[in-house]
Amino acid sequence: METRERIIQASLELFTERGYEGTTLAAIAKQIGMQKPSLYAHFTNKEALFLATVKTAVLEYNQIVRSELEALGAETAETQLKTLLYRLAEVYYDEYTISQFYYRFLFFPPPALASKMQQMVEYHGSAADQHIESVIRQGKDEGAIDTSLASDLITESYLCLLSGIDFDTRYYDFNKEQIRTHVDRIWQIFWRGIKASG
Amino acid sequence: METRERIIQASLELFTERGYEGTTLAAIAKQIGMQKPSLYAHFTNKEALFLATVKTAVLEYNQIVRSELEALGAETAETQLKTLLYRLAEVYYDEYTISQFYYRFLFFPPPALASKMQQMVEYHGSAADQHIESVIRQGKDEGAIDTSLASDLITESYLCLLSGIDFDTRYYDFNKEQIRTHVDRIWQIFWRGIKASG
DNA sequence: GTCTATACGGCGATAGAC
DNA sequence: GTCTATCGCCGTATAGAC
Repeated sequence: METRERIIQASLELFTERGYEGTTLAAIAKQIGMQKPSLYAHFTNKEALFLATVKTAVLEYNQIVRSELEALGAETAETQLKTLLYRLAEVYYDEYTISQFYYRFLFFPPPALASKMQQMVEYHGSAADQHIESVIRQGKDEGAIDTSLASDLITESYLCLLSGIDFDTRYYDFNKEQIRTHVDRIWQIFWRGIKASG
Repeated sequence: METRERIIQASLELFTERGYEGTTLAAIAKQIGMQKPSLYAHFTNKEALFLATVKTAVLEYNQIVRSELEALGAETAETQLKTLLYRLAEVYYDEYTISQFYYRFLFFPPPALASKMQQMVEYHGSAADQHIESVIRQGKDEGAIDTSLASDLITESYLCLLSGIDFDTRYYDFNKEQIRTHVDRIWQIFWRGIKASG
């Protein structure tokens, strides 16, 4: 791997665990077996290194979400929506560092860098929203989802569920099996809330 | 206010905004018009000051949640459950600092202090869970909630909804009106998912 | 309990040899 | 591009007068 990438990878791990101010350049250098001043051959200063790390994390996280959306295939809407809940919750485990970094600095950015960061995060949301809404419309076409409920209403509710599961996974520190059980239980209520009554 | 309390109040605000390592004792002292060394007359060191702040925040946050639960009164289960969603989401605004501090350090504690902090946070969950489950049983007695769904299943789903709304409020930086609208929309689906079919 | 003065270490960053 | 050496600053913490 390129030196630059190795620095960013180490930064990702350390910034995630210790925060921006809690991470020293010495610690980053040590993790990849370098001396501190060598970092300056690749980044102008700590701030630039951090922002490059943010950029990498945002791109990678969005890529993960996008690939999970594309991997859903041609199942029924119900299967697709439920599978997506499993998968995105499990991202917390399979991509722990990226996922933690993303949320840590999204919610609690270093005050001095907040505005510079915000520009990088704008992308995310809409792609997932639109994909989910199209799956919901598919569910209506299948006759599985109640057509009297607006698709954007269901999407908003689904995304809130997703946020909640994501939150719970971190809060309770669920393992994969516990995530499955949690999603199964929550899905029962949600599906009952949107399924066609006929 | 006692000096000790004023120090903790300033700490609460600064730790919330800047994190543990990002907050200097000089900044805390300045905010309350003191000199840095004077802080040591009230706390043995920065770590002890932080832990005292955590203790205050946890107690206060739990008190807020508890008082919202008690304020629900003798309404129908549906009204109580929906009102609680509004109220707890609005805590993000009305008690912004406490709420942000609580979640910041619950999810991202300073590594060296994580174990000491964990002992203070154990309380929270169960009180709210039990209260909510009793409201749900009340809803079944009223004939409003479907009795074929286990009460703990509904509670788990409700709490996930609450987490999701909490998450969304921070993520999208909703104002109070947007919170209301968001809760109203999500509630439609959830209530449809648990209400008695008769 | 609060202050001024200060110790001590670690931080980000630079200079300059190789 | 990486190193050693070092600068200047600011962090926590202590000493000691009032």
